Amino acid sequence: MNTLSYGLLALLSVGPRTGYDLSQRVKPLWQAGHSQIYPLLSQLEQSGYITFELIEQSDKPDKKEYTITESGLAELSEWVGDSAGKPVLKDDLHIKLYAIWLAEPEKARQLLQARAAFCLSELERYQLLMDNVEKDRSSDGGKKHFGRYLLIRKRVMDVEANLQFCKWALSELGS
Amino acid sequence: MNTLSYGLLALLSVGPRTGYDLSQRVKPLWQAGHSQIYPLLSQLEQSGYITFELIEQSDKPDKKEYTITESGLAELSEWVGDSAGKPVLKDDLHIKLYAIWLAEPEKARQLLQARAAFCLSELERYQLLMDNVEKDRSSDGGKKHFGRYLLIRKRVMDVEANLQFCKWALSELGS
DNA sequence: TATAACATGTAAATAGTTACATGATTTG
DNA sequence: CAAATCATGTAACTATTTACATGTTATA
Repeated sequence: MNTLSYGLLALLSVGPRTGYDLSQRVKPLWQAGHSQIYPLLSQLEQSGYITFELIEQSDKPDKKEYTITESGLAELSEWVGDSAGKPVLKDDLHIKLYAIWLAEPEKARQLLQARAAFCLSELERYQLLMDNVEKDRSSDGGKKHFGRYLLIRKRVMDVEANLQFCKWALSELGS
Repeated sequence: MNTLSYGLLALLSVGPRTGYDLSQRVKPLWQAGHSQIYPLLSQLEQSGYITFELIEQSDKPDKKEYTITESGLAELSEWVGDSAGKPVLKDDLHIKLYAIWLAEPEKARQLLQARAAFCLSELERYQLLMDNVEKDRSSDGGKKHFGRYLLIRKRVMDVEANLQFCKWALSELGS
């Protein structure tokens, strides 16, 4: 049981999903491609934490819909209560910043402007996710969606801090 | 040439360092243990980007002091100007937040309080690094230290945003 | 007519962590 | 007397990314 396994269980704790679905939704929780997800789903199924139902489709490829079991929910609940590890951020901009005196001032500005633009696009993306989660929270009782709400809010705050940094650093470069 | 290789070149661009030194200083740039660093230094040396001098010591183990070459500096300078990739954050707190409705409210609060405490300790650590870099910037001309200054400032802003999130989330839990 | 979305997998390569190995000196 | 710091390396394992593999339908 690695961290991604718990991520998949967490996503499945809200409702049944296919592997493809999970690979689309996992991004804010953990970065992983489908080639990592499909084998893990098999493992989780063999461990009894999830089950699947094969859904045959004529227009689209057949799919497997995975559902979390009681055992999986228990495993996840226990893990959620344990204290979290240290966050690890891998960002090559950090290295480029460190060695920025080697780049032409023009290139340095481009680097920060590009990151600022990326932050803005991320904020837009998260705004859509936030709209969705707020609909879900007002429609049904919504306690299952509270975590998603917290997470998106965290991501937004992280990206806003990043954007602020870029603006500040650009002004430092300018002067 | 992977990202860590550029991180090592960036650290060496400021001055000569041993592998041990690099493994201590690499943290804000990239997360890596010494077992990843020593083999990479051999590779970089064979590629001609760095050279080393063996320094024999009687009281402490012998060490290798690595110095960046013209070729290494050129390689680094080119890379620094290229646009940065997307940052990847791995934080199991995100998953725990997502599934927080499964935890007892007490445990949920503990999770956020522990992270807040971690953020405060990180801020203290960065304050020390900031004091050092400001000394370096005022003593010598300081253009070589500007990048380190930017980087530490970024790290501080990231951690401050994290701390703010924890406080906000705790208030959301409370109500 | 090419690309994107749907859908699931495996294989190969690279990256990263943890454990093994050694050994002196300093600090609590 | 135990733990930390200095110092360098390798081995084994785990995680992650990129490429290979296949096939339909809808959209631009």
